[in-house]
Amino acid sequence: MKSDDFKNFLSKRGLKMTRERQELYLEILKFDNHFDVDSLLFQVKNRGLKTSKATIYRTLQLLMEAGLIRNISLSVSEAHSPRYRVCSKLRAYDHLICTGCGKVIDFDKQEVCKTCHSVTAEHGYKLEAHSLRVFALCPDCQEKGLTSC
Amino acid sequence: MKSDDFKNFLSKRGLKMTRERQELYLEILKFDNHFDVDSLLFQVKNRGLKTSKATIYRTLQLLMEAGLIRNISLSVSEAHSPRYRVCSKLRAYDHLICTGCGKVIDFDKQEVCKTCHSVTAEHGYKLEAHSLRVFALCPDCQEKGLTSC
DNA sequence: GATGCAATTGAGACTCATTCTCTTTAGATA
DNA sequence: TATCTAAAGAGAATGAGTCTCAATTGCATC
Repeated sequence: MKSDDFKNFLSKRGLKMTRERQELYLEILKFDNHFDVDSLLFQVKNRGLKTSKATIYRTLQLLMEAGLIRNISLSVSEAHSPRYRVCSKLRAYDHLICTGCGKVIDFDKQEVCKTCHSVTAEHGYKLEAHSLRVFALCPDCQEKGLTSC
Repeated sequence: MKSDDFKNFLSKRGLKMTRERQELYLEILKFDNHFDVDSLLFQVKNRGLKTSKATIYRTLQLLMEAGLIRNISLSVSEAHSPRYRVCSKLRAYDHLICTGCGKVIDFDKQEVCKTCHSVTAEHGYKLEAHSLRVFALCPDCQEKGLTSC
């Protein structure tokens, strides 16, 4: 069962795998990539599941702590629409984000990790994570003559 | 005069350099690095200048469009405390952020730019900007035995 | 199966950064 | 001076995310 990872994490923490948590996680797995809370809420309601915003946020928090999803910001200005995304196997922390349509491509470049390591070492820091966001216009949006939003 | 850049931008746009705009920009220039809206508001009120939040946000928006300040996110999770920062000459888009105390060190690595160019080229995108955030624990926080917040 | 208890949920109130609205002000121009 | 318009100020509105608390659930024990 796909939700075993989550269950294991929960029991290690002395927490329970409830129906709500299981169903939410299964819904999340249906997104093949990025999703935001609104679309998750919509999808969940669509299936006739009753869930409150609070439960969703609580479950997302747990899934993040379990390392099963990750929270990334897809906008230059941080004021709006944070998004969650399903954590894929490739552990990509680098995102190519179209400033026209918002499409996201994940990538994973060794060079970036190396840079992070060298920068932290240089300053005596202890590396924990990094996030590289590249903002650019995708071919479709270039064709449509869109400039950045 | 330091605020000439801003004045030029405004007149190009058919906008006026008002006393409020000038004073706000001068206050901002006094921060040698990052600042948030709250501390700007505090500093401005401290000098006996009357300004409303709305004016501050409107002016920050203009300064961003003028390329004189930049908006960066300093937290892994995007939910809290967005910050603005004065745009320095070195045009650093890369930040080393301490997850313990929040201190920020700017850096500027050629490799990152190269990576961004190659990634966008690879996908046919047109590069606009990038932001690399490296989250790590600074020496002081390591000493204090802090783990990431 | 019933009981007890802690974990969990749902609903909606709350927070707080940011934006919007609307009225007033100020400065340029006729 | 009268008029016009951009800009400012005050505070209401917005909206993502959090908190609260009563009601419910899951699970261990009887």
